[in-house]
Amino acid sequence: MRDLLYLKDDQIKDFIEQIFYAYRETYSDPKKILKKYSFGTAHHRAIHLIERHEGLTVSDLLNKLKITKQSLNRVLRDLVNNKAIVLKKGEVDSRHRQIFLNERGKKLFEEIFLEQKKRIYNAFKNSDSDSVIKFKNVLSKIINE
Amino acid sequence: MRDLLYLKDDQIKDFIEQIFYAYRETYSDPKKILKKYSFGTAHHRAIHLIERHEGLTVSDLLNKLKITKQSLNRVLRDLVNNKAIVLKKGEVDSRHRQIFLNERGKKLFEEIFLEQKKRIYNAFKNSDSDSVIKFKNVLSKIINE
DNA sequence: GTTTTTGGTCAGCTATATTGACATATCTAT
DNA sequence: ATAGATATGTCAATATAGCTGACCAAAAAC
Repeated sequence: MRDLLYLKDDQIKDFIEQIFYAYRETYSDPKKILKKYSFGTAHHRAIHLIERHEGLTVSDLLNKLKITKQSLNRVLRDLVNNKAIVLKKGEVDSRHRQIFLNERGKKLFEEIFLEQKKRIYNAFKNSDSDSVIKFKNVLSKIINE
Repeated sequence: MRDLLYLKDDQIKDFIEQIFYAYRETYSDPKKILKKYSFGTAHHRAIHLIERHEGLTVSDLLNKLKITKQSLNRVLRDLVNNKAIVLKKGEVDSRHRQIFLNERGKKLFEEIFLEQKKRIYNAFKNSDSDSVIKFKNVLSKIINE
């Protein structure tokens, strides 16, 4: 038994607390900007995923967000009405709707991201490259567990 | 300019996405157990912080959760009615209420934690000690940015 | 041509948060 | 003693984001 201190319950409890803080802070930074557009965090998460996976289908988005289609539909309707996104019929399978940001949506995303980026950027700037790589590795192990 | 790839926008966007997944997964694991007690994630977060900081005051908890006192009060009322916590007058300043888990609360916490622990434990078990330490360091820089 | 898949929608409900106003007990300072 | 500040509790109304269940239509797959 070596230094497996980080597998101790108290340490794990600390991590559970820290993950909550990290999420909350990261996603609360851009709330003022969202409010300008009458959007909330639900819209934010959708926009973020659409920007990262341009052209994804409704069910792709559903699988990433893990909410019901009724919940997502309200969010998408708001975004369409606000002219932030467009839905296009899928070329291969026209039952699918592919989701794209339009100009207004891209502008909104950039505003949100600029605000949100600061926190992560500064944290990484004060870390070395090895730390960031290892942060990423552990994070993805937590997700894919 | 060396390997500052991790400071690139696309990388940072990925991290923002990953932090969302990590939080969501970590806090959705124990939802079935919470439901047995008619509690939700709001109660879970409060119980977690009370266990980690036994005897903390209402305003301490408020500062950690960053919600309004009205919101917290509903949660605390539920926990008191369910006999999971007790509030005691502060010894030094009797305006303060100090919050403690009682037996039922401790049992509930252990059930929740056992469920939630798996994910983190397995992720760490498959990482080396250096990775976990660096994960922790970067995480706290994100929080305290 | 029947069945399955993908998506949209209506209606109602629940959980968790908000704002604003007001009440009470207790501590601190004069 | 009393005035003011602090910690907490509570009422009422509202917002946000999720849920279940039912049902419908278009398009694809068999």
